Parts: sequence; structure tokens; C-alpha cells
Amino acid sequence: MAKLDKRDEIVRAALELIAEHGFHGAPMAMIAGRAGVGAGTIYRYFENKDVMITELFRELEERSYPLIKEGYAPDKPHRERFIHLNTALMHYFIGNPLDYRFIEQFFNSPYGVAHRRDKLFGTKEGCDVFKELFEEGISQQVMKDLPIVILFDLAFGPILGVARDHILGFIVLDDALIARTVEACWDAIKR
Amino acid sequence: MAKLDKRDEIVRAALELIAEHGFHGAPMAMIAGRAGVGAGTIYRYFENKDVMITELFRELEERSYPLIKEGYAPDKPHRERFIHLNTALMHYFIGNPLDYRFIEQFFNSPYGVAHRRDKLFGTKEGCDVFKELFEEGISQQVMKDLPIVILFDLAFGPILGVARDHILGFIVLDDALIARTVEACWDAIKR
Amino acid sequence: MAKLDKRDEIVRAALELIAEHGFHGAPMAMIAGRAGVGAGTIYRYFENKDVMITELFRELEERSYPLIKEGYAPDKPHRERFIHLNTALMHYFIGNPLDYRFIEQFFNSPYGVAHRRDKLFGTKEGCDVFKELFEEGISQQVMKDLPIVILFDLAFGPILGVARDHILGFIVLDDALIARTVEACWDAIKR
Amino acid sequence: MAKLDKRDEIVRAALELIAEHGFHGAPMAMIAGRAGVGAGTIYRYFENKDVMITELFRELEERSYPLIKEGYAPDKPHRERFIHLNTALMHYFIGNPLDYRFIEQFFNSPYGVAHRRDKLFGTKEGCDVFKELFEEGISQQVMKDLPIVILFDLAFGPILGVARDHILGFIVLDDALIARTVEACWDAIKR
DNA sequence: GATGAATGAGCGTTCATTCAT
DNA sequence: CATGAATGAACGCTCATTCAT
Repeated sequence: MAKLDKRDEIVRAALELIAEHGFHGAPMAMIAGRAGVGAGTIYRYFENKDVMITELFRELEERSYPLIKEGYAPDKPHRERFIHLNTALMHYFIGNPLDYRFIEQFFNSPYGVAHRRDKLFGTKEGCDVFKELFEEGISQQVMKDLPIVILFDLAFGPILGVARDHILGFIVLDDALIARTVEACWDAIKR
Repeated sequence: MAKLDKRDEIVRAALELIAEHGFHGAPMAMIAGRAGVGAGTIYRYFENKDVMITELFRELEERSYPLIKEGYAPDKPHRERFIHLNTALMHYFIGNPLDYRFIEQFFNSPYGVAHRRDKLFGTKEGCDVFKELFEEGISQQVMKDLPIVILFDLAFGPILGVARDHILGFIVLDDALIARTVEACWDAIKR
Repeated sequence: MAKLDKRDEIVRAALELIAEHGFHGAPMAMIAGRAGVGAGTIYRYFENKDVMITELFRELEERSYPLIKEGYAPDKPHRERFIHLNTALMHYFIGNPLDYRFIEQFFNSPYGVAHRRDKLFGTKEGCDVFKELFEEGISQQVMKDLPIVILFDLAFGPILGVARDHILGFIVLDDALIARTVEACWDAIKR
Repeated sequence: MAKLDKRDEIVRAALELIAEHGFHGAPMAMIAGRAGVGAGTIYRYFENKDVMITELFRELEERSYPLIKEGYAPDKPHRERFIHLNTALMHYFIGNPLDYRFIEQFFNSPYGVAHRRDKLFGTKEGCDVFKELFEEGISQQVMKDLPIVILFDLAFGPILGVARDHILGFIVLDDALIARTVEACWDAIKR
């Protein structure tokens, strides 16, 4: 097994186990076992468990970003662009429930708070398309003139919730329902 | 210290510490210490940590419910009723940040999932005002004809997010901003 | 409830619970609960748990002694006397399984060792009939000339074992089987 | 310290402490301390305390069985065979007082009851020599026609008792005394 | 570099005993 | 006298991390 393979296996195993059992239900030894490496080996790639989790989130972000941006046309109207992005996001979540569960846990933890702080105030890049879209939408008076943070909450809060309800089996999403949900989010932010 | 005082102290300490550090960051011994009681004392009032957490949530629910329903007029138009409730909810959250953080942790945990399931499918009462309002709104074609679960997500997801951002200091809410946020939620669910 | 009643209730409850669950499976609070008294009340009658257990054993001994000696005729031949006593002992055990279980636990514990030491070397009275019978039996060359301790083991060891097997359901004793077992014990000690 | 050494140290420490203080008087931390290992180390070798105790008993059994059967001649008369086995058993006990005390505790506990049940009714092998000897002895009318369980009690009850009295210092056994005690047990079971 | 046995601090929980009422 | 709420030391057990091999 090459070096990168090992790292990948660790990442994969950690994602699976944390998604399934939460941070505290996924001991390092279990992750190592699932990854097929020694427990000590994880520490060659990650300084400690916290760092591993943060790193893992970063990789998820990087992996998902292109998927969401795929087919994104910056020239289309704001509404269309928003719907494109949010639909892609929803599809990403329900198509990758492990990723979703991990991200949800991450946001709802001290890690998530720090991360959000960095995103909003720091120099960290990430949801830049969204940010740009929102800023443009506000300035062009297509969207409500609310703090951008609030627009994020209006746009993504329901998506996260609906994705969770689907993954947990409370509802069964189909393309029509996704479209109507995303549309409703647009109603929330549009002028 | 009278008996009820002790229980209250435990509840208060648990709420504070869990809100601040999460379930796993709030050991029973630390809760006992903060409450000024012996470690074993907690177990006179709660069978175990899980039961304590569930109970704590239930008390929060009971405490908040009247606050939210206060001044609620079932005869007013749906829009007004919705805005009343959601505004009250937001005020409750930002006025009781400890409660908010605890509730957030609770929902994002196995407890929360079970609770949500009971609420949605079971006979458990609780968010009945909301449920009734939504069902009525749908049938009277004032609100979008979406599964009620999705309406919940559209209505509360943003509120939770915005409340958190305020509590964490990412934004500073005032009455105007709250009003406009709640209004935006209404836009999401209204027809 | 009069004073003696309380003490009796405690003794009864302790016997039941210890017989059923062992010393460590019978917390003082549970004993108090079963006895219908407060937890602290036990300590008015017994200095601590150890003392209570020792005392309890002593009472059992006192209670059983007359039952076993009942109908004992010191003039009869040794064989007949031995068989009378051992049969009575067996009947006592299988007729009072709680007593048996408690006694068994008691013997098999630090308490039991100390008690046995006192009995053999000290001034404590108790199994005097047996002791006299054995000493007489030896001196009259009816029984084997073995240390009296060994005679005790030969005479009672099997009785305890068979009683336990009956109580645990490994065998079903009837009068004939008891008679033959006791007879076998006699064979072990007789010359 | 090699891997097997650690396990051996744990086993030795557990045997010593349990023999001396009983199951409840031998906390895992104390066993670890005596063994010179960390508390968690025990759990690398045994799933939990119960498993450790059961395993320990099994190892004792395995260790003792060859000692007891050594020199056993299945062709000799029943009497001689019985005396050989029971004498060997007695020697094993008084030569390994720690083993004896542990075994005694084990039998007098829920573990022991379950074990006995398996032995008597199940397919578990173990005291097979004894069982065979007894069954043969009964069918050839050399021994009393009693349930085999009772024969076990008559044969071993006294041995256990006498061994304990020796270990506790109530008597001092020598070869002659052992011989006469074993002989007495034979008298109990022989026709 | 890779391993996994070893560690021990820390967890949730129990229970004999005390003492204010 | 009787109570039972309160205690806190002690228990069995877990797991992030280290380090000898």
C-alpha cells in the first residue's frame, strides 16, 4: 500500500465511522482497524484527532465544491444561478449521505464554530460563488438587503434540514420536491 | 439548601456546561461541581446522564412553550400568526442563549432524532400550534402545498441559523432585523 | 411498628436479599426498602453492614439449632443419633432455602473463616451436640479416630453439597434419597 | 517484558488477589498494580472482569487436570482408582493453596453454578474421569446406586472442606491423614 | 516509515455511611 | 428515635496518544 493509499484509507474509514457513530463513537483504534492500518500510523498523517477531523472536513469541502459548481453559468440570471447551486447542493447531500452526516456533525461542534468564524471574517476561501452571488444579488436589488450571513441561513438552513429529513427517512425526496424546496428558498431571499 | 434548590442547581449547571461544551464536554463530576453538590447526588434526581439530558430538554420545552404562545391569537390571519410565533421563537432563543445552545446540541444527537421522529409520527404533543397552523395554511391554500416536514425546515432552519449567528457574535440582531428575517421565512412558505 | 418489629423486618429483608443476590447484590438501601424502614434506621440496630451480616448468621444459627435438636435422644446409639441430626439438618436446609443460601455465602467469605476459627478453637458454643457426639464416638471407637475437624467435613460437606444441588434444581430429593445420603455420610465416619 | 509475560503477570496477580480477598476484594486496578501493568492493559487480554475470571478458572482446570490424572491406571480396581484420583486432588489443593482458594470462590458464585450446570447436563468435558469412574462403579455395583451428583458431593465435599481447613491452619495434614480421609470418602460411596 | 501493545487519566455510575431535620 | 437526602471514594471500563520494536 503506497503512502497516499494509506492516507486515503484513513480518511475514508474516519468519514464512514464518524458519519455513522459521531465523533465520540469513532475511536482512533476503530478507524485504524477499518482503514487497515496500525493505530499509530494515523498519527503520521495527522497530528491528533482534532486535526484529522478538521482536515477531513476541508477535503470534503474541496471534493464537493467542483460538484456543486459544475455547469454553473455566471451569466445566467441570479434566480437561475441560485437554483442551480442549491439544487446541486441538495443532490450532493442526498447522494453522499456519509458526507452530509459528517458535515452536519462538524458544523454542530466547536470545530464548526471556528470554521464558520474563519469563513465569514477571515481570508479563508470556500463558498465564494455563493458569497459573490449574494453580494451581487443584493447590490442589484434582486435579493433582500439583509446581512449576508442571514441570506446564507435562509438559503442553506432549509436545505440542510430537508436533506437530513430525507436521509433519516422522514420524507422521500424526488426531483420535483427538490425543485419546489429550492424554489421556496429562493422566495425567502428574493426581493 | 432545600431539595428543589438542589435539583434546580443541577439543572442549571448541566444546562450551562452542556450549552458551553457539549454533552461529551460536560462530565457528570463537572456538573456536580458546578452545581455545588456531590457527584452521587445527581443520580438521586436523574437515573443516568441520558435521562438527565432528555429531562432537561423536556423542561426547556415546557418552559419555552408558553413564552412562544403568549399573545398568540388563533383568529388572526395565517401570516400574522406565523410571524408572531416565529418572532417569539427568535426572541426566546436570543434571550436565552444557553437554552438555544442546549437545544441545538440536543437536536444534533441521537436524542434529537428520536424526539423528532416521535413528534412527527407519534402522538407526542408539543409544536402543535405550528403543526395546526401549517396544516390549516396548506388546506386554505395560503401556504405552499409541501410536506409539513419541509415547511418546518423552511420556517425554522433559518431561525435556528440566525439565532446561532447572533449568539456567536457573527451578527447583531435588532428588532428590525428579526422582523425582516421572519418575514423572509414567511416568503419561503407562503403561496 | 414497634422496635422489635423493625429489627425483625430488617433481618428478614436482609436474609431474603442476600440469599437471593449475594452480599454485594444487596445494598443497604435495598434492604431498608424491602424492610419498609429508612436507610439510616438499619444503623440504629447494627453498627455496619458487616456486623449486620454476622449478627444475621448468629440468629439463623440460634433459630435452627432447636429445630435440629428436636427429638434428639442422647441415649440412642451413635449411629441413630448421627442420622437423626444430619437428617434434621438436611430437612432444615431444603425446607429453608433462604437460610441455606445465606449460610452458604456466609461460610464462603471472610466472615465464615473467622467464625469457623472461633468455633473450633474459641469458647463459642454452637454445634455442641455434634462435637459431643463425635468426641464420644471417637472415644468409644464407634467412629474413625480422625481430627474432629475432619469428621465435621466428612459429615457435613456432602450435606451442604446435596442440599445446594437440590435447591439449584440439579436433583430432586425425597425422603428415601435423603436417608440414603445421610447413611452414606455415616459410612464415611463410622469405623 | 514480553507479551506472554504480561499476560502471565496479570493472571498471577489476579489469582493471588482473588484467592486472598475474593472477587469483590480484588479491583481491576489492584490487580493491574500487582501485575506491574497499566489498568487498561488487562483489557487487552480479557474482555472484562467476568471473562477474566472465567478464563482464569479454565486455565486452572487445564493446569490441574493432568496433575490429577498422572499415573492414573484405568485397569486397576475402582477403589484404587478412586483413591488415586482423590489423593491427587487433595495434594493439588494443598500444594496450590492459591488455586484452591480461587476455585472455592469460583464455585461459590454465579459463575460456578453455571459451570456446574454445564458440566452436569451439558456437553462440556472436564471431570470425565470421575464421571466415568462413578458411572462404571454404579453399574458394576461397586458403588452405591445414588444419583451421580450425590456421589460427587460425597466424594469431593469432604476433600474441599479438609483442604480448606489445612490451608487455613485448622489442621495439619500429612500423608497418613490424607490417606485416611480419602479412605473415608471411599467408605461413603462404596457399596 | 509502520506498527500495535501499553498506558493512565478520565468517564459514568454505585453504595455504605452520615447527619440535619 | 427515625428518616432518607446527601455524600464522595471507589469501581469497571474506554480510548487518545506514545514509543519500543
